[in-house]
Amino acid sequence: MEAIQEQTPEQVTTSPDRRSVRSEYAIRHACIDLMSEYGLDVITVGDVCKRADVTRGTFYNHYKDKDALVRSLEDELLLDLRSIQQRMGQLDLGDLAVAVASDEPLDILVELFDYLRSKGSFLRAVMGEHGDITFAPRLRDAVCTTIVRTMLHEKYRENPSEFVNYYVAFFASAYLGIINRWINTGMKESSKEMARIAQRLLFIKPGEPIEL
Amino acid sequence: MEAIQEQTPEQVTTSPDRRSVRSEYAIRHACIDLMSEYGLDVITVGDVCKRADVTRGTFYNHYKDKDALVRSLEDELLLDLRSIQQRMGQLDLGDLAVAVASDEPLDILVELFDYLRSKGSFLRAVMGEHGDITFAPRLRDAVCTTIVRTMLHEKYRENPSEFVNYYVAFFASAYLGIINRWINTGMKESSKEMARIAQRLLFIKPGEPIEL
DNA sequence: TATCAATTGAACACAGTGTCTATTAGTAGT
DNA sequence: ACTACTAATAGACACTGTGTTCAATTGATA
Repeated sequence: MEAIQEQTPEQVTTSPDRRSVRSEYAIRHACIDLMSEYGLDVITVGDVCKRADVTRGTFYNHYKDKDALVRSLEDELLLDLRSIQQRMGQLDLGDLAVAVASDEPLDILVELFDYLRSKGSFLRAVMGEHGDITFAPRLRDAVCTTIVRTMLHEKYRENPSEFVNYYVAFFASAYLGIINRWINTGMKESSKEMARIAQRLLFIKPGEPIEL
Repeated sequence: MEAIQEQTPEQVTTSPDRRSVRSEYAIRHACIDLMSEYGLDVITVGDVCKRADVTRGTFYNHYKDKDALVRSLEDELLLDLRSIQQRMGQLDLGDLAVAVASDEPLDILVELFDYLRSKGSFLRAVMGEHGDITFAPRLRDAVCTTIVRTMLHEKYRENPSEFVNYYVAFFASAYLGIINRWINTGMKESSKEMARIAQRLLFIKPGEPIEL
């Protein structure tokens, strides 16, 4: 949607005004700060503007309402994840099996958790108790479903049966679950530890002994 | 909390006034109806009162605000689930293995999905896109964690390691995931089908062939 | 019937929303 | 450096929903 337009001297429809970018930046960061401090549900447009040192009129020049702003922040994060997502889609089960056997965390998973940590306060705000109910499913669909389709046995990847859909929903939600737990318990584990946990859980069958 | 008090002629602190129960009933059902029709986020206290044919003053006699009402409706549902939950906690892995092997749905799981279906419109409203972000985690903790602890290998049930915590979070979220999918895709599958799906997923390891 | 309690209808101040104005000030292009 | 443009400002506006209060009324209890 919002393509970054380099200023190609010709064919430029509108070159962005410095004031616009300054205001948007201020608004976005004020919103993230306040979300983290007070929770998404209690902050108002006025609060954001005060913190951003900007008028409410300016706010409405940029965003339709508070939800649109938050949504846009979420979109930005999900967009960032796309490159990780793509590289994850190129893994196959063999890569995973090797990594699990050697207990070596996969680079791409470490990178994923590193990135999530870099957005820690925002994620806590948006996925926590006072967050946005629409975000977790979007994160799940973006990241976790990719993971699952990767590790899904090829035989069923194209299988359109309802059971496979539930199968995917099952494991995609499972991965969202550990990410969610990690976020909401203060991200105590390192990215490598989380990558290792994520990998190991891939090959565990409930009721089967696991080595700790 | 809200114990049902039979009218023991003595020792009764307050016998509930008919008008109170009538009003509460009307308010609760008006809320459920409107949630299902329009979504939780857009309905107001005034809307609920209009539908319930009750004054706003009466509403605030019974509930602190809209959130408290919704919360109370959720509590009621989770309370209902406790008996199912308890009986589920008495299963062991053997029972599950037998059921899966014979592909016979466990009665208790069928009962669970039957009950969830009976609350279908409420669940759709509260777990859907315009729902309450706090509910899904509570449902997960109530139901799914019980399932997981049941099927968890005894060896690890008392193990306090962080990996086990993630293990539980992983599968509890997975179960919430299929329940969520079922709810948000219109509960097309029968309760028996869902029970069978839930059982089978217990014994599946990603990347392993599965028979459809 | 007498007492008690819940409901009513109306009013209230308040907070937040979204829109719109005239005015000011910063920016881009020539 | 000038000009034309455009964003930001400060303030006002009507509007919706909230939560509280009150006297008057109605219904329940015993």
